[in-house]
Amino acid sequence: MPSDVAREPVAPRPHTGRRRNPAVREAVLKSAADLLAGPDGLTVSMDAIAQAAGVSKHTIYRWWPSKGAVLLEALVERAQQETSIPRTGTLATDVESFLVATFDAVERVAPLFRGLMAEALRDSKAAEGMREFVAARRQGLRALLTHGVEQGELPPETDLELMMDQIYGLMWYHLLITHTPLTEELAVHLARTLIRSAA
Amino acid sequence: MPSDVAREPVAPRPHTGRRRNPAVREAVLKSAADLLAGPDGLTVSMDAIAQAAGVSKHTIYRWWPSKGAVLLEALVERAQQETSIPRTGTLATDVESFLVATFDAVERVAPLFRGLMAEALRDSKAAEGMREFVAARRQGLRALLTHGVEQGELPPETDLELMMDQIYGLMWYHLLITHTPLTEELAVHLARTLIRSAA
DNA sequence: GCTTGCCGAAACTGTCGGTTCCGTCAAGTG
DNA sequence: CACTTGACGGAACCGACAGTTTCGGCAAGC
Repeated sequence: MPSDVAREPVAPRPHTGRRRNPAVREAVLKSAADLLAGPDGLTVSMDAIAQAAGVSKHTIYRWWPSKGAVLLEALVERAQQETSIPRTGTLATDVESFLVATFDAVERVAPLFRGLMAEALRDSKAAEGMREFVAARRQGLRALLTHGVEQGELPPETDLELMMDQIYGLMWYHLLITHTPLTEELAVHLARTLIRSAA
Repeated sequence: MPSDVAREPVAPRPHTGRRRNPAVREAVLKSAADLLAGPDGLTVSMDAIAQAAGVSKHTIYRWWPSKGAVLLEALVERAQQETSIPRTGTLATDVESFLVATFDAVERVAPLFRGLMAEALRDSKAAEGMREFVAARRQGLRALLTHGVEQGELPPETDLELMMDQIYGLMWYHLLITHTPLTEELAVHLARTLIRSAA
């Protein structure tokens, strides 16, 4: 092996040829999300996405390895609105506002969650991607709660994981089973019940 | 319309011809449940079920309208072990034993729940059947909790629906997302946390 | 023996996820 | 300018699957 391979492990060739059209990416993700939100949203095919995006299926598979990957990226794209954690007031109000913001954001992309779940139940790759997404989301809430414990607003023996299971469990339960909306009222009620019981 | 039609709205013809073989029904439901529990359980086909049961696909579709119906019936068959509610002790112990029994029963048919969920996300008929099943299960717990309110063991303003959402939400969350087992320890911990916080 | 109806075998339809081939066109290089 | 690289559309194609249909045989009752 020549030494310059080690010096340049990935060939930094400056890229020639036609460039990727960014409009294609946007159109595919947008069409996927829109179709999922429409009627028959739970049975959206790649052909339908390609047709709605005005793109050939061949192009989609050039940039995404599977249908699940498209749905996951569409979800990540729409859900990364940063639901920033204020952490200004007390733990009770912080958690409350976090849940309100989360439920509101999730509710707007609920069809994407359902579609990705349907895919995750058939494709282990999609399942893994979804689990990573969920875990990342969970990390934000965990930080909030551990901070609450450190501040003495929650007793140190509080089972934070159980609390998060109750929160996200209820969220998915509404999304997948009952199909009832994740209202602000529900978020407030849940947050108050959990914090009051633990403190 | 002759009056005897109203008298006998459905012809009560005594059934002639060859009778249904009950072994077929059992074999199909058993094969469906077993295949779901095996590797690749989330992508079980009707052909595979028919082959494993030693039965032709034609026969399956004679008795069940769809794949979702087969899975639903297999689940109902295996889950109707009556998880009887003792209601002997206090509410706290009753709920605790109810959750322990429920988690144990559900854990043993977890693959069926996942398979049915996958089907419910594509077939609205299957989704409706699953919702009915879930609602029936929920009714048992609701009776237990309302009885607790009547006995003064829970304050009357307790939001029982929210409490049940937290319980079944957590259950489905573990089943579908995290894939972590529903242990007896978890059931006890959840029951105590919920009852203690409400009382 | 005759009808009714259960059952298996197998071919078939339509749909879907994913792949492959071909032709075209855009962007950079000499 | 010609030439190479690589993005893109169109369309055919493959294998798997849910669900249907056809045929032929077999068991239960009349």
